[in-house]
Amino acid sequence: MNSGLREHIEKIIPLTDVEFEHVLSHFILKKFKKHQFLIQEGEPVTFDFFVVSGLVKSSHTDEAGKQHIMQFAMEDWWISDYQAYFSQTAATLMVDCIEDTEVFCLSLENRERLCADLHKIEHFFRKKSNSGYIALQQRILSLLNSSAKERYVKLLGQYPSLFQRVPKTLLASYLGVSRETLSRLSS
Amino acid sequence: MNSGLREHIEKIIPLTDVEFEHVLSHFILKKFKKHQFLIQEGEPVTFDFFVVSGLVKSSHTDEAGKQHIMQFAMEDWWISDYQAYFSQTAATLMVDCIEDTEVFCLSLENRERLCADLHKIEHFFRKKSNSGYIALQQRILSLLNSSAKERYVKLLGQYPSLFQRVPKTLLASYLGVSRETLSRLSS
DNA sequence: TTCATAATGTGATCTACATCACTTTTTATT
DNA sequence: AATAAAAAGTGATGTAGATCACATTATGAA
Repeated sequence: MNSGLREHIEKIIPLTDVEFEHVLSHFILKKFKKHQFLIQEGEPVTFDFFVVSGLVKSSHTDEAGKQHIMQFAMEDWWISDYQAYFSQTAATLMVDCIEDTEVFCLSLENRERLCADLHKIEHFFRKKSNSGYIALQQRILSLLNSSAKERYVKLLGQYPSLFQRVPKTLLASYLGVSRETLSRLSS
Repeated sequence: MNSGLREHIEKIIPLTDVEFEHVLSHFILKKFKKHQFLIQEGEPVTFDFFVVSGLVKSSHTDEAGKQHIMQFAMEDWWISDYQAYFSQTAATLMVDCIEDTEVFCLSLENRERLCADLHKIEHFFRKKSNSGYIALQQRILSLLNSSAKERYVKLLGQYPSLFQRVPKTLLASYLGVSRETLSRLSS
């Protein structure tokens, strides 16, 4: 089966067939329909998810009931409520499907076991985490120094495909701007 | 010498004396005075820094000349321009001292060598990176859903010592709010 | 095809915060 | 102790973007 996972890992470290089989045996494949939840607020977070196909988002709903999007994840992206996942506490984010989606699920236990067994894999996850950290720093800087319009244009440049697949309302809540303002910006 | 580094690492993984000596041999100790630069924009980024004593900040200056603070780092914190450090490109952030500061410096080469030699250390850095990632997610959420006042109060609660050591002007630029507004909020 | 629901657009109004200009206070420096 | 420089406070005014209210256009389900 060509899931994209092997290619994804091998962008960072080469794997033998045996190694990849070993890695893969630690994942569970699951399918979800549009609007289904992978993680619900308040629930335990059992998995980190690698998106094989489809599109999901993670978001937080504040006291005022407003939804803020932490992350989108399409093919070859990882997503979870990492805070809750790593500390094995209840989710404060929800993760749900924008499209029908297939994911590889990795429990914390299996992740840690893989990392302990295979130094290479620990290396892989360290690299991934480093890149993620850098991406979040960029996002923080753009929240600090760019106007809504600038952030919008930047996102459009970086991920044009999002604009075909994600309703503007959700993009607005990712960018930290109201639906109405985003609508006026893009026209 | 009690630098705090060993205790810091041992919060995550135990080390033998020999192992710690090995680790330590990959670091260089440097001292800087208030206002000195550890990293200058446009220059190559040679090190990741572990702060032994003192206080530094990393910041980005935008086209309009406005400074935005990415991070503060006091005792036991790590700081660098990670984007530039990991990809060995020119700095887009500057790192400079708010107080006289002592740091342990780790080159990328030494970091990767340590990680390759000692699986434990790769584990350590993976864990650190994961925590950093989570912290940045929190900050993004608070930029998305909280008012300047709320962010201010939250920061005050989390790091009260910053308020004794850092001028309000800098806190403002960390929080993404103008000096004047912060002044009005805190009164 | 019809009806319902979600997504988008658009005007009118409001507000949190920025910016500018100036004063006062605090901190360094000789 | 005197002077300069940095930090902090504060009023007046401007503005990006929020909010509210409603109209229009897609999308989907029976």
